[in-house]
Amino acid sequence: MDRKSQVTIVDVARHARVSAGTVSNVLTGNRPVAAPTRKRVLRAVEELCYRPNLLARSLVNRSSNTIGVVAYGLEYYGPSRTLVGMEQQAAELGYSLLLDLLHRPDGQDVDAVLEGMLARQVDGIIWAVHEVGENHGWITEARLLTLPPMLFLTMEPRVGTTMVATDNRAGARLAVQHLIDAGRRTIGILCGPMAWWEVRERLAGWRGALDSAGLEASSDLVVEADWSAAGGEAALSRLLQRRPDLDAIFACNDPMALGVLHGCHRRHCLVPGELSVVGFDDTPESAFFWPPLTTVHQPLAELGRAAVDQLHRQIELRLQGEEPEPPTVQWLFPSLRVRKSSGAAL
Amino acid sequence: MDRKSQVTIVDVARHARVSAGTVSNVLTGNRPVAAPTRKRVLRAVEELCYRPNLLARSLVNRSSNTIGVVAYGLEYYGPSRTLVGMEQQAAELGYSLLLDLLHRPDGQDVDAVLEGMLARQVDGIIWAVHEVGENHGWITEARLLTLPPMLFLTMEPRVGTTMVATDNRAGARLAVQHLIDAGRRTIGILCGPMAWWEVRERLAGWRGALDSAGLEASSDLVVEADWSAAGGEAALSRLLQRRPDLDAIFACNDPMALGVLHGCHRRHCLVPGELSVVGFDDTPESAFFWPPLTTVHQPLAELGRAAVDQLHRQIELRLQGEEPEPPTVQWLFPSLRVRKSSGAAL
DNA sequence: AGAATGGGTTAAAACGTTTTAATCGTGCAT
DNA sequence: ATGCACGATTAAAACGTTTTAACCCATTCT
Repeated sequence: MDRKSQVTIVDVARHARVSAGTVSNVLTGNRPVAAPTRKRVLRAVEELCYRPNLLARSLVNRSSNTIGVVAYGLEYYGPSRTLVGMEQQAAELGYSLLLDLLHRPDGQDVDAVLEGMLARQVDGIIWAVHEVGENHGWITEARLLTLPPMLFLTMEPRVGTTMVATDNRAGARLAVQHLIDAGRRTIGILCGPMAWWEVRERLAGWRGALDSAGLEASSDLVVEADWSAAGGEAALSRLLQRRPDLDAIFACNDPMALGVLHGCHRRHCLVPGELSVVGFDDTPESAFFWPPLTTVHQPLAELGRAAVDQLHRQIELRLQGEEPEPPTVQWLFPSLRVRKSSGAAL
Repeated sequence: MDRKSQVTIVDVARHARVSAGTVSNVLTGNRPVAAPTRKRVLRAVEELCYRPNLLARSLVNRSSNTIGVVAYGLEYYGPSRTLVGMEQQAAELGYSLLLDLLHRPDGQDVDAVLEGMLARQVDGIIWAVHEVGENHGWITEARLLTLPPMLFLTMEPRVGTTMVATDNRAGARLAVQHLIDAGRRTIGILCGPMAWWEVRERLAGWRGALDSAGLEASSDLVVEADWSAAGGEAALSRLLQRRPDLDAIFACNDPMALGVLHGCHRRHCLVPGELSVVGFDDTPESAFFWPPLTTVHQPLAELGRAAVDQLHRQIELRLQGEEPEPPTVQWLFPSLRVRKSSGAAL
């Protein structure tokens, strides 16, 4: 029963009194077929409930219409949002997504993951793992030659790779400039782990804005935490101890900003009266923190869509045997959502 | 170049002076092969960097080692967490995940999605779409017979289907009982959209706890919102207008609970002094709301892992041609995280 | 009339595996 | 010696597609 259940293209062919090749042609549209026979074939397909086996098709086509996605931290807001964007665009373009997660950003398992994707004949791979420490060390031009088209998300641009990322530096500048404009003068930054490239970028944006304004950007004002609200609150304590004159703080993500708000409530420090707070990410909840959080918005779904778009272009090119277009870097721009916590007029 | 790049099993065979079948045998371990030849084969594999083509293998095996996941709302906390759990367990068991998202819970596109998964020859499907309205109407015993093993998440148990879900009713009871124990007497519930099965379950739990305690559970105390913080805040207004005597509220998710907290701040209503608040989900940030939110914790990663475990069992059984085990329903149990917002002693 | 064109169709050869059935030695019991 | 079981190996047949090259049969062009 189970053996028989699969109805194949030759069943359809027989039923329509036609060859398998012809059925293929009407289904794929690869070659013209006369109207009456097409009609016969289509009816046979209908009657037998035929559904082409994509594995077999991929085998001969050498193309699986599948994109491999290697991600990390899918349980967090940014990555999951981005994945949704990828899936939408992929669906639109007729690709399926094969998902693999790294369980730590500093994965030793990248080789195994890549092997798996290759074995499954994905047409291309989106590497959606944040750059932290040396975890992108495996990316060399030589290695890339052995791989299908790759697209990288959110890493330090490297020669020979194409990537899509939001401009973290610009985002941080936006946030800090906003604080400056609101009259703040002693502006601290609450970083995520410095091993993360994005953190260093945001730090650079913070410094850039302060430098341009002639304000202090000493390491005194920099404090590091682990992305969590708890870490953020603890870091706030350290920072205030060092600099009681602090009048604003830019946190590198919303949870840490929430930790700051929490700490402020605890010590009865008024936000934004005594301390302005700005976050990064614009999680949906941030508008309902108390006070509502001013934060930097990233176009995450866009990011995902852009990623599969780019990759798709590369795949098409390779499929047609043409020269790949030169690696590109595409930057998406963040924007600022101004709310109460920064003490600016709304 | 690209054409030649794929090194096949017969290349290995030739290089090891052996037949393709033998190479297959040493690689899959399906049949014994003498030690010396095995050694030769393995060296050839090594030297040629051979990597078996899983598509071809799947074609003949009639099994792709792939699980299809159909999900909705991946951008929210619950679903993404659950997906992470699925991926972990799947990786452990040697399965890959093929991901498809519905863009609306009341999908008309279920047929297309199922077709796609079938065409790609997945070994089984996890249906991770919340039950809302009639969107599960397509599930009939007849239809299921035409499909590979299926596992459903979070829906009203149906005859003939196996599913895994958290016991929402129990979770709600936990929350409400806690409020009762803390001395509250007029306990409202802030529901998500009533079309959702989970919401109706939580509502039933709320009612059950109140009934057992002999407290009022009138529809006066029930208010509905759209899962969002904004909706939660608006619903709070409606509820307080109806019942100024309200002294506690159970919100069906954390964002709505956050909306309640926000509304309370706005109207200078003290939490938990005048109003106790409990949420549902235990999002990581909820511990840093102000005040920290008492909330119901669901074992989401567990849920995902249990789902692929169950499905895996079904797949194995069908593969061995045995009778499928009778459909089962597996309940996971939530627990309460007590924090300040409920006004209980910590 | 014969050659050339060209659209429609097909049989057969891929694609890269696994599995089946047959083959081949080799040692063991008869 | 003959026959037999047995373990290791192999050639060939799947698996379900697409594509190539050949074929047919009408037209159309010299």
